[in-house]
Amino acid sequence: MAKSAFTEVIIELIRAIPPGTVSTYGRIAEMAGSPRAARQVVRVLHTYSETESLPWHRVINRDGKIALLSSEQRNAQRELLEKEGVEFDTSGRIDLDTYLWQPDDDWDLDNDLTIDSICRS
DNA sequence: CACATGACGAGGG
DNA sequence: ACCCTCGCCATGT
Repeated sequence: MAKSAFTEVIIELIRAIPPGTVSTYGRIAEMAGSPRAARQVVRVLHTYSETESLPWHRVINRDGKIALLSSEQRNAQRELLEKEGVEFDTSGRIDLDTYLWQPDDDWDLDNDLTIDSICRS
């Protein structure tokens, strides 16, 4: 099936999260233009993490916690983040004030998409 | 068209 | 801060 524009935008936003930073499901949904569609971000991660090589580990929940279900997966995600320099507190939380991705003022999704499509062609 | 899905989020106790 | 309930919504079937 063809990906919807909405799905494409979510994919690009996840791709844009720089190493060593994180974002949240709700934040990505908001940036994609649908503030209450956090669960769609979950769906995209489920569906495209592998096929689109997404940095899935950089997406956490609004509490700054890893949201995966199994402990094996949680450990894997934590290791990937720690490898990028992201720190966890004693209760396994990430300080969002420190690590939440804050796009630069000149960061622009359309421009990013353009650059990406140029590289792809 | 009806219904299920889901790594969520806000709010209240 | 933790726990629970309920609302959410693009997609797939």
